[in-house]
Amino acid sequence: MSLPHVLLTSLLERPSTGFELARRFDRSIGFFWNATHQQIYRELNHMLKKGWVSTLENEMDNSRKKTYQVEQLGRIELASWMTQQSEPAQLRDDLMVRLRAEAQLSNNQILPELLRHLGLHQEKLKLYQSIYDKDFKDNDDLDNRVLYIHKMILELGITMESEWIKWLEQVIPQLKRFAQDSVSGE
Amino acid sequence: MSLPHVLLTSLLERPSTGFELARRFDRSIGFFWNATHQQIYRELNHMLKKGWVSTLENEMDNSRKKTYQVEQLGRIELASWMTQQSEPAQLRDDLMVRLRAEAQLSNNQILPELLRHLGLHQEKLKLYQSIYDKDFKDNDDLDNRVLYIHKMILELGITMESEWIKWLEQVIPQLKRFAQDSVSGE
DNA sequence: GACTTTTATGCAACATGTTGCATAATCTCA
DNA sequence: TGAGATTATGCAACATGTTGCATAAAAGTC
Repeated sequence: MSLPHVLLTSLLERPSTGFELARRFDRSIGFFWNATHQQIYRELNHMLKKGWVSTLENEMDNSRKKTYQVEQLGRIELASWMTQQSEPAQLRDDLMVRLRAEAQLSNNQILPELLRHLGLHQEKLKLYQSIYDKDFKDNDDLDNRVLYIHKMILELGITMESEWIKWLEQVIPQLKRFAQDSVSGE
Repeated sequence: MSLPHVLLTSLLERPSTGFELARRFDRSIGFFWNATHQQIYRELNHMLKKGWVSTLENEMDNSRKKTYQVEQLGRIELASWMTQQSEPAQLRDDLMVRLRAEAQLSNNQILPELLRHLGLHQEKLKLYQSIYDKDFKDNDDLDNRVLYIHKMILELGITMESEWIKWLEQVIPQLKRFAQDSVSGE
Protein backbone atom coordinates (compact mmCIF):
# COMPACT_ATOMS: atom_id res chain seq x y z
CA MET A 1 0.00 0.00 0.00
CA SER A 2 2.90 2.37 0.31
CA LEU A 3 4.77 1.90 -2.92
CA PRO A 4 3.31 5.17 -4.26
CA HIS A 5 4.52 6.91 -1.12
CA VAL A 6 7.98 5.46 -1.46
CA LEU A 7 8.06 6.79 -5.01
CA LEU A 8 6.77 10.21 -3.99
CA THR A 9 9.45 10.44 -1.31
CA SER A 10 12.11 9.34 -3.72
CA LEU A 11 10.96 11.87 -6.33
CA LEU A 12 10.96 14.65 -3.75
CA GLU A 13 14.58 13.86 -3.08
CA ARG A 14 15.22 14.19 -6.80
CA PRO A 15 13.03 14.18 -9.95
CA SER A 16 13.85 10.98 -11.81
CA THR A 17 12.92 8.58 -14.55
CA GLY A 18 11.41 5.21 -13.73
CA PHE A 19 14.69 3.63 -14.60
CA GLU A 20 16.62 5.81 -12.19
CA LEU A 21 14.12 5.04 -9.45
CA ALA A 22 14.56 1.33 -10.07
CA ARG A 23 18.32 1.74 -9.83
CA ARG A 24 18.05 3.67 -6.61
CA PHE A 25 15.83 0.90 -5.29
CA ASP A 26 18.78 -1.40 -5.78
CA ARG A 27 20.70 0.80 -3.41
CA SER A 28 19.54 3.17 -0.72
CA ILE A 29 15.76 3.17 -0.44
CA GLY A 30 15.44 -0.38 -1.68
CA PHE A 31 17.29 -1.70 1.35
CA PHE A 32 14.05 -1.47 3.23
CA TRP A 33 11.54 -1.35 0.40
CA ASN A 34 11.97 -3.24 -2.80
CA ALA A 35 10.11 -3.12 -6.10
CA THR A 36 10.68 -4.35 -9.63
CA HIS A 37 10.83 -1.97 -12.56
CA GLN A 38 7.41 -3.27 -13.58
CA GLN A 39 5.80 -2.13 -10.37
CA ILE A 40 7.54 1.21 -10.60
CA TYR A 41 6.48 1.99 -14.17
CA ARG A 42 2.95 0.85 -13.49
CA GLU A 43 2.68 2.95 -10.37
CA LEU A 44 4.19 6.03 -12.03
CA ASN A 45 1.56 5.88 -14.76
CA HIS A 46 -1.10 5.49 -12.13
CA MET A 47 0.14 8.50 -10.16
CA LEU A 48 0.36 10.51 -13.36
CA LYS A 49 -3.34 9.86 -14.02
CA LYS A 50 -4.17 10.98 -10.49
CA GLY A 51 -2.14 14.14 -10.91
CA TRP A 52 0.28 13.34 -8.07
CA VAL A 53 3.23 13.63 -10.41
CA SER A 54 3.94 15.13 -13.82
CA THR A 55 6.60 14.59 -16.45
CA LEU A 56 9.24 17.17 -17.24
CA GLU A 57 9.44 18.01 -20.91
CA ASN A 58 12.87 16.71 -21.70
CA GLU A 59 14.90 19.18 -23.64
CA MET A 60 15.50 18.25 -27.28
CA ASP A 61 14.76 14.71 -26.36
CA ASN A 62 13.05 12.44 -28.79
CA SER A 63 13.85 9.35 -26.76
CA ARG A 64 11.23 7.54 -24.69
CA LYS A 65 12.76 8.78 -21.47
CA LYS A 66 10.36 10.47 -19.07
CA THR A 67 11.44 12.35 -15.99
CA TYR A 68 8.84 12.59 -13.23
CA GLN A 69 8.43 15.27 -10.58
CA VAL A 70 6.02 15.58 -7.65
CA GLU A 71 3.03 17.89 -8.03
CA GLN A 72 1.11 19.72 -5.30
CA LEU A 73 -1.48 16.91 -5.16
CA GLY A 74 1.33 14.45 -4.55
CA ARG A 75 2.70 16.49 -1.67
CA ILE A 76 -0.76 16.71 -0.14
CA GLU A 77 -1.23 12.96 -0.50
CA LEU A 78 2.12 12.24 1.11
CA ALA A 79 1.50 14.62 3.99
CA SER A 80 -1.91 13.07 4.62
CA TRP A 81 -0.46 9.56 4.49
CA MET A 82 2.07 10.65 7.12
CA THR A 83 -0.69 11.06 9.67
CA GLN A 84 -1.90 7.48 9.20
CA GLN A 85 -0.85 4.59 11.36
CA SER A 86 0.76 1.40 10.13
CA GLU A 87 1.67 -1.85 11.77
CA PRO A 88 5.30 -2.85 12.24
CA ALA A 89 6.50 -5.16 9.50
CA GLN A 90 6.90 -8.67 10.65
CA LEU A 91 9.84 -10.91 10.15
CA ARG A 92 8.83 -13.09 7.23
CA ASP A 93 11.67 -15.22 6.14
CA ASP A 94 11.53 -18.45 4.18
CA LEU A 95 14.52 -19.64 6.12
CA MET A 96 12.47 -19.78 9.32
CA VAL A 97 9.87 -21.91 7.59
CA ARG A 98 12.57 -24.21 6.28
CA LEU A 99 14.04 -24.53 9.75
CA ARG A 100 10.73 -25.53 11.21
CA ALA A 101 10.20 -27.95 8.36
CA GLU A 102 13.67 -29.35 9.01
CA ALA A 103 12.66 -29.89 12.62
CA GLN A 104 9.84 -32.09 11.34
CA LEU A 105 11.60 -33.91 8.50
CA SER A 106 15.10 -34.28 10.03
CA ASN A 107 16.73 -34.56 6.63
CA ASN A 108 19.76 -32.41 7.41
CA GLN A 109 19.06 -30.53 4.22
CA ILE A 110 19.07 -27.15 5.83
CA LEU A 111 22.78 -26.64 6.50
CA PRO A 112 23.96 -25.53 3.06
CA GLU A 113 21.18 -22.97 2.95
CA LEU A 114 22.09 -21.64 6.40
CA LEU A 115 25.68 -21.22 5.28
CA ARG A 116 24.62 -19.50 2.09
CA HIS A 117 22.44 -17.07 4.05
CA LEU A 118 25.33 -16.36 6.39
CA GLY A 119 27.38 -15.37 3.37
CA LEU A 120 24.60 -13.18 1.97
CA HIS A 121 24.12 -11.37 5.27
CA GLN A 122 27.85 -10.81 5.58
CA GLU A 123 27.93 -9.29 2.10
CA LYS A 124 25.00 -7.07 2.84
CA LEU A 125 26.57 -5.91 6.07
CA LYS A 126 29.78 -5.09 4.25
CA LEU A 127 27.83 -3.08 1.69
CA TYR A 128 25.92 -1.13 4.34
CA GLN A 129 29.11 -0.55 6.26
CA SER A 130 30.89 0.82 3.23
CA ILE A 131 28.03 3.24 2.51
CA TYR A 132 28.04 4.25 6.15
CA ASP A 133 31.76 4.93 6.12
CA LYS A 134 31.49 6.92 2.93
CA ASP A 135 28.46 9.04 3.83
CA PHE A 136 28.37 9.34 7.59
CA LYS A 137 31.64 8.29 9.16
CA ASP A 138 33.05 11.71 9.91
CA ASN A 139 29.71 13.43 9.86
CA ASP A 140 28.68 14.47 13.33
CA ASP A 141 26.48 17.28 12.08
CA LEU A 142 23.63 16.22 14.29
CA ASP A 143 21.71 19.35 13.39
CA ASN A 144 20.95 18.12 9.93
CA ARG A 145 17.60 16.33 10.07
CA VAL A 146 17.81 14.71 6.68
CA LEU A 147 21.33 13.43 7.23
CA TYR A 148 20.50 12.22 10.70
CA ILE A 149 17.46 10.27 9.53
CA HIS A 150 19.30 8.63 6.65
CA LYS A 151 22.09 7.75 9.01
CA MET A 152 19.78 6.15 11.54
CA ILE A 153 18.01 4.12 8.88
CA LEU A 154 21.32 2.75 7.72
CA GLU A 155 22.34 2.03 11.31
CA LEU A 156 19.20 -0.04 11.78
CA GLY A 157 20.08 -2.01 8.67
CA ILE A 158 23.59 -2.59 9.97
CA THR A 159 22.30 -3.75 13.33
CA MET A 160 19.80 -6.16 11.81
CA GLU A 161 22.35 -7.72 9.50
CA SER A 162 24.82 -8.08 12.37
CA GLU A 163 22.22 -9.83 14.49
CA TRP A 164 21.38 -12.24 11.68
CA ILE A 165 25.07 -13.07 11.35
CA LYS A 166 25.53 -13.62 15.09
CA TRP A 167 22.45 -15.81 15.16
CA LEU A 168 23.49 -17.94 12.18
CA GLU A 169 26.99 -18.33 13.63
CA GLN A 170 25.41 -19.78 16.72
CA VAL A 171 22.86 -22.03 15.04
CA ILE A 172 25.04 -23.54 12.31
CA PRO A 173 27.60 -25.32 14.55
CA GLN A 174 24.87 -26.75 16.72
CA LEU A 175 22.94 -28.14 13.76
CA LYS A 176 26.19 -29.56 12.42
CA ARG A 177 26.58 -31.37 15.71
CA PHE A 178 23.07 -32.82 15.37
CA ALA A 179 23.84 -33.99 11.85
CA GLN A 180 27.08 -35.60 13.05
CA ASP A 181 25.33 -37.38 15.90
CA SER A 182 22.67 -38.82 13.65
CA VAL A 183 25.17 -40.46 11.28
CA SER A 184 27.52 -41.80 13.96
CA GLY A 185 25.08 -43.98 15.80
CA GLU A 186 23.21 -41.99 18.51
CA MET B 1 5.39 -18.89 -2.53
CA SER B 2 5.84 -20.75 0.70
CA LEU B 3 2.45 -20.50 2.34
CA PRO B 4 1.66 -24.10 1.31
CA HIS B 5 4.94 -25.18 2.91
CA VAL B 6 4.18 -23.31 6.09
CA LEU B 7 0.84 -25.11 6.22
CA LEU B 8 2.40 -28.50 5.50
CA THR B 9 4.92 -27.96 8.29
CA SER B 10 2.22 -26.86 10.65
CA LEU B 11 0.06 -29.86 9.77
CA LEU B 12 3.00 -32.21 10.30
CA GLU B 13 3.32 -30.83 13.79
CA ARG B 14 -0.36 -31.58 14.31
CA PRO B 15 -3.34 -32.35 12.01
CA SER B 16 -5.68 -29.38 12.28
CA THR B 17 -8.66 -27.54 10.88
CA GLY B 18 -8.19 -24.33 8.92
CA PHE B 19 -9.50 -22.45 11.87
CA GLU B 20 -6.93 -23.96 14.21
CA LEU B 21 -4.16 -23.17 11.76
CA ALA B 22 -5.31 -19.56 11.61
CA ARG B 23 -5.26 -19.41 15.39
CA ARG B 24 -1.77 -20.88 15.56
CA PHE B 25 -0.71 -18.28 13.02
CA ASP B 26 -1.70 -15.68 15.57
CA ARG B 27 0.81 -17.25 17.90
CA SER B 28 3.90 -19.34 17.20
CA ILE B 29 4.39 -19.84 13.50
CA GLY B 30 2.71 -16.58 12.59
CA PHE B 31 5.41 -14.61 14.39
CA PHE B 32 7.51 -15.03 11.31
CA TRP B 33 4.88 -15.89 8.72
CA ASN B 34 1.43 -14.44 8.71
CA ALA B 35 -1.71 -15.29 6.75
CA THR B 36 -5.40 -14.49 6.95
CA HIS B 37 -7.99 -17.22 7.34
CA GLN B 38 -8.95 -16.58 3.73
CA GLN B 39 -5.53 -17.46 2.43
CA ILE B 40 -5.41 -20.51 4.64
CA TYR B 41 -8.76 -21.96 3.55
CA ARG B 42 -8.01 -21.23 -0.09
CA GLU B 43 -4.62 -22.88 0.11
CA LEU B 44 -5.95 -25.92 1.99
CA ASN B 45 -8.50 -26.54 -0.75
CA HIS B 46 -5.80 -26.16 -3.32
CA MET B 47 -3.53 -28.65 -1.56
CA LEU B 48 -6.43 -31.04 -1.18
CA LYS B 49 -6.92 -31.01 -4.97
CA LYS B 50 -3.23 -31.73 -5.46
CA GLY B 51 -3.33 -34.58 -3.00
CA TRP B 52 -0.81 -33.07 -0.61
CA VAL B 53 -3.28 -33.26 2.25
CA SER B 54 -6.48 -35.12 3.04
CA THR B 55 -9.32 -34.59 5.47
CA LEU B 56 -9.91 -36.86 8.42
CA GLU B 57 -13.41 -38.20 8.62
CA ASN B 58 -14.55 -36.54 11.78
CA GLU B 59 -16.24 -38.97 14.13
CA MET B 60 -20.00 -38.47 14.43
CA ASP B 61 -19.52 -34.97 13.16
CA ASN B 62 -22.13 -33.37 11.00
CA SER B 63 -20.67 -29.91 11.42
CA ARG B 64 -18.74 -28.22 8.64
CA LYS B 65 -15.48 -28.76 10.46
CA LYS B 66 -12.70 -30.41 8.44
CA THR B 67 -9.45 -31.66 9.92
CA TYR B 68 -6.54 -31.84 7.52
CA GLN B 69 -3.53 -34.14 7.60
CA VAL B 70 -0.44 -34.40 5.40
CA GLU B 71 -0.31 -37.13 2.77
CA GLN B 72 2.74 -38.79 1.25
CA LEU B 73 2.66 -36.38 -1.71
CA GLY B 74 2.74 -33.50 0.73
CA ARG B 75 5.80 -34.87 2.49
CA ILE B 76 7.56 -35.35 -0.82
CA GLU B 77 6.71 -31.81 -1.86
CA LEU B 78 8.00 -30.40 1.41
CA ALA B 79 11.23 -32.40 1.26
CA SER B 80 11.83 -31.28 -2.29
CA TRP B 81 11.13 -27.66 -1.39
CA MET B 82 13.73 -27.97 1.36
CA THR B 83 16.48 -28.38 -1.20
CA GLN B 84 15.61 -25.13 -2.93
CA GLN B 85 17.28 -21.83 -2.24
CA SER B 86 15.53 -18.67 -1.16
CA GLU B 87 16.66 -15.11 -0.67
CA PRO B 88 16.77 -13.58 2.80
CA ALA B 89 13.68 -11.53 3.53
CA GLN B 90 14.30 -7.89 3.48
CA LEU B 91 13.31 -5.38 6.07
CA ARG B 92 10.21 -3.78 4.61
CA ASP B 93 8.67 -1.45 7.08
CA ASP B 94 6.29 1.42 6.40
CA LEU B 95 7.88 3.27 9.27
CA MET B 96 11.15 3.59 7.37
CA VAL B 97 9.32 5.08 4.41
CA ARG B 98 7.54 7.51 6.70
CA LEU B 99 10.83 8.52 8.25
CA ARG B 100 12.35 9.28 4.89
CA ALA B 101 9.22 11.17 3.89
CA GLU B 102 9.45 13.10 7.17
CA ALA B 103 13.01 14.01 6.24
CA GLN B 104 11.60 15.60 3.09
CA LEU B 105 8.44 17.19 4.45
CA SER B 106 9.69 18.26 7.90
CA ASN B 107 6.18 18.26 9.34
CA ASN B 108 7.08 16.69 12.68
CA GLN B 109 4.22 14.28 12.14
CA ILE B 110 6.31 11.21 12.69
CA LEU B 111 6.83 11.31 16.46
CA PRO B 112 3.50 9.88 17.64
CA GLU B 113 3.91 6.98 15.26
CA LEU B 114 7.44 6.29 16.48
CA LEU B 115 6.17 6.22 20.04
CA ARG B 116 3.33 3.93 19.10
CA HIS B 117 5.71 1.54 17.40
CA LEU B 118 7.97 1.58 20.43
CA GLY B 119 5.00 0.43 22.48
CA LEU B 120 4.08 -2.28 19.99
CA HIS B 121 7.61 -3.65 19.90
CA GLN B 122 7.78 -3.65 23.69
CA GLU B 123 4.53 -5.61 23.84
CA LYS B 124 5.75 -8.08 21.29
CA LEU B 125 9.02 -8.54 23.14
CA LYS B 126 7.11 -9.16 26.36
CA LEU B 127 4.98 -11.78 24.62
CA TYR B 128 7.98 -13.56 23.12
CA GLN B 129 9.79 -13.42 26.43
CA SER B 130 6.86 -14.97 28.26
CA ILE B 131 6.65 -17.81 25.75
CA TYR B 132 10.39 -18.29 26.05
CA ASP B 133 10.23 -18.44 29.83
CA LYS B 134 7.36 -20.89 29.72
CA ASP B 135 8.71 -23.24 27.07
CA PHE B 136 12.48 -23.02 27.17
CA LYS B 137 13.72 -21.32 30.32
CA ASP B 138 14.84 -24.35 32.21
CA ASN B 139 15.23 -26.52 29.16
CA ASP B 140 18.85 -27.18 28.42
CA ASP B 141 18.10 -30.40 26.60
CA LEU B 142 20.34 -29.46 23.70
CA ASP B 143 19.97 -32.94 22.25
CA ASN B 144 16.42 -32.31 21.19
CA ARG B 145 16.52 -31.00 17.63
CA VAL B 146 12.93 -29.86 17.48
CA LEU B 147 13.09 -28.05 20.79
CA TYR B 148 16.42 -26.47 19.93
CA ILE B 149 15.17 -25.15 16.59
CA HIS B 150 11.99 -23.71 18.07
CA LYS B 151 14.04 -22.10 20.80
CA MET B 152 16.47 -20.50 18.38
CA ILE B 153 13.66 -19.12 16.22
CA LEU B 154 12.14 -17.50 19.26
CA GLU B 155 15.54 -16.14 20.31
CA LEU B 156 15.89 -14.48 16.93
CA GLY B 157 12.50 -12.87 17.38
CA ILE B 158 13.49 -11.63 20.83
CA THR B 159 16.74 -10.20 19.51
CA MET B 160 15.06 -8.40 16.63
CA GLU B 161 12.41 -6.86 18.85
CA SER B 162 15.06 -5.75 21.36
CA GLU B 163 17.07 -4.09 18.62
CA TRP B 164 14.00 -2.23 17.34
CA ILE B 165 13.36 -0.96 20.84
CA LYS B 166 16.95 0.17 21.35
CA TRP B 167 16.88 1.92 18.01
CA LEU B 168 13.59 3.70 18.62
CA GLU B 169 14.76 4.77 22.07
CA GLN B 170 17.73 6.43 20.44
CA VAL B 171 15.90 8.04 17.51
CA ILE B 172 12.87 9.43 19.36
CA PRO B 173 14.69 11.83 21.72
CA GLN B 174 16.81 13.17 18.89
CA LEU B 175 13.80 13.84 16.67
CA LYS B 176 12.08 15.49 19.65
CA ARG B 177 15.07 17.80 19.88
CA PHE B 178 14.75 18.69 16.20
CA ALA B 179 11.05 19.44 16.65
CA GLN B 180 11.84 21.62 19.69
CA ASP B 181 14.51 23.55 17.81
CA SER B 182 12.24 24.27 14.89
CA VAL B 183 9.53 25.89 17.03
CA SER B 184 11.87 27.94 19.24
CA GLY B 185 13.48 30.02 16.54
CA GLU B 186 16.45 28.30 14.85
C1' DG C 1 29.47 0.12 -40.16
C1' DA C 2 27.97 -3.93 -37.64
C1' DC C 3 27.60 -5.98 -32.89
C1' DT C 4 26.83 -5.85 -28.02
C1' DT C 5 25.65 -3.74 -23.90
C1' DT C 6 23.28 -0.40 -21.33
C1' DT C 7 19.54 2.58 -20.83
C1' DA C 8 14.68 2.93 -20.99
C1' DT C 9 9.61 1.69 -21.09
C1' DG C 10 5.81 -1.23 -21.19
C1' DC C 11 2.02 -5.28 -22.01
C1' DA C 12 -0.03 -9.55 -20.48
C1' DA C 13 -0.55 -13.30 -17.61
C1' DC C 14 -0.18 -14.98 -13.43
C1' DA C 15 0.58 -15.54 -8.27
C1' DT C 16 -0.19 -13.89 -3.87
C1' DG C 17 -2.43 -11.22 -0.32
C1' DT C 18 -6.45 -8.28 1.52
C1' DT C 19 -11.22 -6.86 2.48
C1' DG C 20 -15.98 -7.22 2.82
C1' DC C 21 -19.51 -10.05 3.01
C1' DA C 22 -22.38 -14.40 3.73
C1' DT C 23 -23.40 -18.54 6.02
C1' DA C 24 -24.25 -21.73 9.72
C1' DA C 25 -23.34 -24.75 13.69
C1' DT C 26 -22.20 -24.70 18.56
C1' DC C 27 -21.46 -22.85 22.94
C1' DT C 28 -22.62 -19.60 26.88
C1' DC C 29 -25.38 -17.54 29.96
C1' DA C 30 -29.34 -15.13 31.59
C1' DT D 1 -35.60 -20.62 24.97
C1' DG D 2 -33.70 -17.04 23.02
C1' DA D 3 -29.91 -13.66 22.22
C1' DG D 4 -25.22 -13.07 21.49
C1' DA D 5 -20.40 -14.78 21.23
C1' DT D 6 -17.38 -18.12 19.33
C1' DT D 7 -16.17 -21.56 16.16
C1' DA D 8 -15.95 -22.67 11.42
C1' DT D 9 -15.87 -22.22 6.25
C1' DG D 10 -16.09 -19.92 2.04
C1' DC D 11 -17.17 -16.61 -2.32
C1' DA D 12 -16.10 -12.52 -4.91
C1' DA D 13 -13.75 -8.47 -5.85
C1' DC D 14 -9.90 -6.15 -5.53
C1' DA D 15 -4.92 -4.74 -4.61
C1' DT D 16 -0.30 -5.82 -4.91
C1' DG D 17 3.74 -8.24 -6.56
C1' DT D 18 6.25 -11.41 -10.02
C1' DT D 19 7.74 -13.30 -14.49
C1' DG D 20 8.37 -13.53 -19.21
C1' DC D 21 8.42 -11.21 -23.07
C1' DA D 22 8.73 -7.26 -26.50
C1' DT D 23 10.46 -2.99 -28.01
C1' DA D 24 13.73 0.60 -29.10
C1' DA D 25 17.07 4.41 -28.57
C1' DA D 26 21.88 5.42 -27.17
C1' DA D 27 26.49 4.28 -26.09
C1' DG D 28 30.47 1.65 -26.33
C1' DT D 29 33.70 -1.49 -29.16
C1' DC D 30 35.89 -4.07 -32.69
